[in-house]
Amino acid sequence: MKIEIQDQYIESFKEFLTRKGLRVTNQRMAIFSAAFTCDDHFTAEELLDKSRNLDDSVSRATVYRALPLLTESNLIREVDVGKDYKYYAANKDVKTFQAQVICMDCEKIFEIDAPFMEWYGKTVAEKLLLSVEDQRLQVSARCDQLRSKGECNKVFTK
Amino acid sequence: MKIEIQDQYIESFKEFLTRKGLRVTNQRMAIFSAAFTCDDHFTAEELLDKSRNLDDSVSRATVYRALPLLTESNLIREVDVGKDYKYYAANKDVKTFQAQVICMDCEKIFEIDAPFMEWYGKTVAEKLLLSVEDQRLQVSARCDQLRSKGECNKVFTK
DNA sequence: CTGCCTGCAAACTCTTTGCACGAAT
DNA sequence: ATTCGTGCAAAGAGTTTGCAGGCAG
Repeated sequence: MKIEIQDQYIESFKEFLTRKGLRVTNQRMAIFSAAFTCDDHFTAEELLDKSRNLDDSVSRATVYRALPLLTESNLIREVDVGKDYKYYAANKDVKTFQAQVICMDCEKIFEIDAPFMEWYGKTVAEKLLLSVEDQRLQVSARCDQLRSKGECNKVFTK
Repeated sequence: MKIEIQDQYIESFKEFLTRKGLRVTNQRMAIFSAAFTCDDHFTAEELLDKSRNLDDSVSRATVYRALPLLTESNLIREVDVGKDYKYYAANKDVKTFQAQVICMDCEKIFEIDAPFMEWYGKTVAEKLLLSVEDQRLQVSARCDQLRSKGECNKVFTK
């Protein structure tokens, strides 16, 4: 069951590549599969590790070259939380706009539905005669629990 | 007149330094003054240039070492718009929380009052047992005007 | 077989840091 | 006189790119 769903996404990505006249290589597919089996937000470096589990010939350069394709295909989204490296996440069943709450202590990213953002960004941009391309609403926060008890048992929200 | 207002801010910064047991150096004051005479968002590199107009001994390292002091003193704020370098802006008369609309074509940053963000961030964070440290609401947009007419006459909104 | 893709390593960009000198208190 | 602050240049971190060889179509 689960495998079929996976396969469907893999098919989508192959189609995307073909449609753009790009080649379906082992490395690209390994990187894509690795990205899609992350339940979590991941960095380029983490993606490299995961990809190498599927195809140990994958190099860092290829991961970085594949990431724009993954985001362009809309199967993966970029999540820039203002650190000096970027996070990514698979677009598995995200329907509405999501805000991010970033725990500065736990290093976790919680995604929260914030449907009003769709409207807000559009309204504000239109007043300036601009068309929205992308938007983000982020809250950086401290984990009181971690700071007082020395540990935190919160779990990721997708 | 205008000079007196400026002087007041300079005094605040001197106080801040003294209070923290830090020295009031020519370079720090030059960097601070340069930052405060920018009507605009500026980068570290732009600040270096402006500072050197006031004191040509200012080095890049000192600018980077001064920036955390400037933000800690609350006289300057950091504006991270997801590029690989950071923007800064003087906190001249900012009262409410501000959202940023970033024009990807014109390279301009428009700041918009978004007072509800104060409430929103707090509410969402509390549900996760986190305390808000910082938040940002950003809209990346395209300038239709620039793309069609080849030029854009919008002006910065501080 | 053709030319896009790849791995490797070097290059790049912005920022940080170690060190010895210089200036503020 | 002490220290802290500074400029310089090198180091860092994450990402990008040039090149020669390799594999998809």
